[in-house]
Amino acid sequence: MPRQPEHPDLDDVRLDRLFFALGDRARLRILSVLCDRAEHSREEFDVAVGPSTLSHHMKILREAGLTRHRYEGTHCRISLRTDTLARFPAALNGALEALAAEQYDEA
Amino acid sequence: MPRQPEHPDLDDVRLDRLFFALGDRARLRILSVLCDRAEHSREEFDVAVGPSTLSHHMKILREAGLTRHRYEGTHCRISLRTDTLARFPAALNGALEALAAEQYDEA
DNA sequence: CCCAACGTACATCGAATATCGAATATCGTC
DNA sequence: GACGATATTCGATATTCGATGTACGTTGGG
Repeated sequence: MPRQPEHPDLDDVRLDRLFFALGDRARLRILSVLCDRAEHSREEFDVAVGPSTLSHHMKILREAGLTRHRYEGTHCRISLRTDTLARFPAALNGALEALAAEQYDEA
Repeated sequence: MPRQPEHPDLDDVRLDRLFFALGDRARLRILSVLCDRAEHSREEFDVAVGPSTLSHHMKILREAGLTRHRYEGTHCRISLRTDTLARFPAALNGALEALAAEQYDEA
């Protein structure tokens, strides 16, 4: 775990990259857990993939600017980036609202 | 031009597929033109790709359930699918609103 | 009927993705 | 400092995607 997880600057967050990050079932599943705006650890995203694949999806979400990764010892806490939500309020709040409405935690 | 352009049934429209369709600059560009809820022909989407590539993107948008293709002679008129917008109002209206706000017609 | 125009389907190519397993780096503890 | 736990990275592979060119089917006009 690099001590600096490379969160992109808010100015570098692009709409197409955000949507791309949303365009995958596993990542939507992860986001449906993050919808409550709280911090979560990896065990709570019960996606049926291996640890390295989960890291891959986490990286895409983080590099898109959607999530923030905070390290507590060896554990990682993930949450939504509120600044990005504020930067693209319509798109992202709408997406999260749709996720909650669709019960994406079981599809 | 198959006389039946294969629009997916509304029940088959999935959120991840919709977001995937939104996760590309060329397709966002197309959608930014369609934002006005009117019908448009292919010439109006000034994306810098060849005809076959444009067809490819159109197919992805259509198969995601975002657009409707109506044929008038040899010409094709494309518009947003209002039923899909109504099915995922938060996600899609939010996305279109963000597109309009971001002036995506020049990025 | 023949022909041009238009949009698409198909095959292709290079690049990017998703997935896994193994190896590596970091942290906390002993 | 060594060890175990955790997360990431790396290597490899199969799949998918974006882009192009060519060929095909439809439409409309001579």
